[in-house]
Amino acid sequence: MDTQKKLVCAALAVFKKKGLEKTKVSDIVKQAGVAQGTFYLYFPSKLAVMPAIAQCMVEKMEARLKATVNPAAPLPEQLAQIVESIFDTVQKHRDILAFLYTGLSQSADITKWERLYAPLYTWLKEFLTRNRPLLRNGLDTSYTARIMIGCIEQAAEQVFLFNKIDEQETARQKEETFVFIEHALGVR
Amino acid sequence: MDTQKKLVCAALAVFKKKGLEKTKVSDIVKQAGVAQGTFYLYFPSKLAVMPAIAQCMVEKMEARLKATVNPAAPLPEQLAQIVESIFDTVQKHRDILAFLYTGLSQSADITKWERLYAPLYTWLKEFLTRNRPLLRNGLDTSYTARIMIGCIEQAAEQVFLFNKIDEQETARQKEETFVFIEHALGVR
Amino acid sequence: MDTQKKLVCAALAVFKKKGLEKTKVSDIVKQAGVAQGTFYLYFPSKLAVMPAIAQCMVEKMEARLKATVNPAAPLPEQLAQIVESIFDTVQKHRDILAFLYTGLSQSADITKWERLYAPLYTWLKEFLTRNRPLLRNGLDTSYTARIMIGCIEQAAEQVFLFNKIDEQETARQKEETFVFIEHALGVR
Amino acid sequence: MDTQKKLVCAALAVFKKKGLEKTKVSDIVKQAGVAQGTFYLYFPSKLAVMPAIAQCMVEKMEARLKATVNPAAPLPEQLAQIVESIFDTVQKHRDILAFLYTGLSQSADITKWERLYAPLYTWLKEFLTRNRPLLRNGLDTSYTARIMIGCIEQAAEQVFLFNKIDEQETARQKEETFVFIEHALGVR
DNA sequence: AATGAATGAGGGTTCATTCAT
DNA sequence: AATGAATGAACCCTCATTCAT
Repeated sequence: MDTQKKLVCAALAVFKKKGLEKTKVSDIVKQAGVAQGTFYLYFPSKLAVMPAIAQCMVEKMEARLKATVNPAAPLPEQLAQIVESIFDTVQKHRDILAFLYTGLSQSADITKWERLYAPLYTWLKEFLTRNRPLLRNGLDTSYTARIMIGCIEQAAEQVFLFNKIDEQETARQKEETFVFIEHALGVR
Repeated sequence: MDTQKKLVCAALAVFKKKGLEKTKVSDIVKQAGVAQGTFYLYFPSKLAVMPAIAQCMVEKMEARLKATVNPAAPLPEQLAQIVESIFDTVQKHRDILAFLYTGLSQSADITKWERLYAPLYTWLKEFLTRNRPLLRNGLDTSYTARIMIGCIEQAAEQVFLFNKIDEQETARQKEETFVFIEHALGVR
Repeated sequence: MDTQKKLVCAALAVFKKKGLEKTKVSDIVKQAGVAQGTFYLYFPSKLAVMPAIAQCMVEKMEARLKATVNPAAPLPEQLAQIVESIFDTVQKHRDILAFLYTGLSQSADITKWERLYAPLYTWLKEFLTRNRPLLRNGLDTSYTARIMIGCIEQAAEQVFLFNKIDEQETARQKEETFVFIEHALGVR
Repeated sequence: MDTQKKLVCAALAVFKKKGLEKTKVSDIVKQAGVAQGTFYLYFPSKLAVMPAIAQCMVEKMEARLKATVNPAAPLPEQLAQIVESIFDTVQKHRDILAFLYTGLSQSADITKWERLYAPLYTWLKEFLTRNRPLLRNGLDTSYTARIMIGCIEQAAEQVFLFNKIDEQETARQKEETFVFIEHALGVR
């Protein structure tokens, strides 16, 4: 693995453990097993690793989506799988996701956010387009894709914000989110 | 205005302008017009102002909601007003909201989050309960209230994340969010 | 002695011992007996002490001049005293003078240099004006004052640059400088 | 051009632009178009380029002197040419000259300074010796040569120290320096 | 001879917090 | 209650130098 990749992984790991502001560059390089100065050969500043990490996260989310959703299943089942998949990713990486937002805001251009999430939105947009005959009339696939992802992510977040580590409560939140979405899309 | 209040307001203003990590206690006290040491008479640490600010924000959001939504209007119109109201609040205070999340995560107990948002959720829950006859069967008012607020907040956020400062795009996002919600609730 | 003064003195001492670049702020504060951060209450950066030190040096030079030159003595004797005085100051503080130049160049406005040296030039200009009847015709007191100080300082410098620590050589350089100046002024 | 020469030229150029302490080895090698490590094949340390640069500068000054001064002209005219020539060199290379002094002081033996300037002093000494019949009696050519060069250099420096970028002021300073020197030498 | 990625000690600066007044 | 000068630990980043290729 090349040094840059090592640094991104190390940063991901340390950020996850300590949070954005508590993480020292010295922690990252120690984790990566390289010298302090080496970090700055690849990133101009501490915050500059953030986009790389964000990239990494979105890729994971997309991969999980594609792996979880079975295109052959009936639409409602696929929707449930989408909810399931996003809940899972958020559950696994919520610490990262949380500070990603903060981190990216601090680094210069937020427009990167759009570019980052683009593949995810595109995927969902195409999903909706493919299934449009089964959805309510007049549904705008672009806008809806975005709102839908935001909605599910947020619902998944709430599980943690409200300390519902309780298995049953989590399942319920998932279920309710699914129903919410199902109706929002006007699935017939 | 007493000193504590002055400090909270000053902190709010400075956080808004500079973000959480960039804000120095010295900025806050300068803005408040008190001496450096005075801060520590009222708050044990820098992060300790956060809950007070969060409180303040949620109160504003609630106030706006109550002011905007007309209980006499037909349900769809009220829904549109809710969307409108939350979009407005986020638009006005998005910087604060953004880092509130971060700030609270860093301070000890996140459970405060629940307590903070409680009035908002309660209000919406009661709203849904009042209108249940007009909504889809089996709708759980507690869960749905939360998901719905998360969904709208997130949609409002996207306006900024994707730099849609464009008036028309913003209006469209609002409109689509409204339709999304309307169907999700199964409004008859 | 107030803290600022303590810092200037300490900086002077440490710079003298270690040179500009080798001096750490930590050295200065240790010497001054204050905490690291205290330095930055009085000076925005390490280089910012330089003007204060320069001021101090010029004052010393001026004081020595006034103390050494006897206005009642015949003109040539006074000239010799001026040379003597400047040589002495340079000899005592050459390390400081050397890096002062460097230091000030690095800090923003060199125009300070003019302001710094002003009292010295003024003094010499008045000296020349007082004695004009004894000097060559057409001598411009302003320009000549400056050139003369530069000339003597440089000659004094050379004593060190060329390692003429030899007593006799030094005396000779002084003598030659005096004669040089005497003729340059056209002393009758 | 061989690599060593390329490095010296590059160092000269970069030092000129950025000053001694601000110049990084990386700047030098970039300018020279060689790799970082290559520098250390030719110079044991960053400071080790300094003597080579100093050499280069003195050579330029000497060359200019020889090119400017017309031995067939009357002595006063030649003096004026000397002043002119040194002012020019300082004007063109003052940044280098300024830090050369600093740089050399920092590198081990200052005695190099003497060796460096030797050709210049020798040239002027011979100039004075050649013209001794036209100069005041008892003039020591060795000492005077040195003092004279120092005096002119310093006067030229003052043009910059005091921001007299004004054409007219510069001309005046030159003129006054010439008269100063002319009398100091006792030109008949 | 040439490369350039890697090193890592080092220092300037920041800023939350304290405490004597 | 209020002050604000002083504290000093903490940390980011620089950059001269090395060394395996």
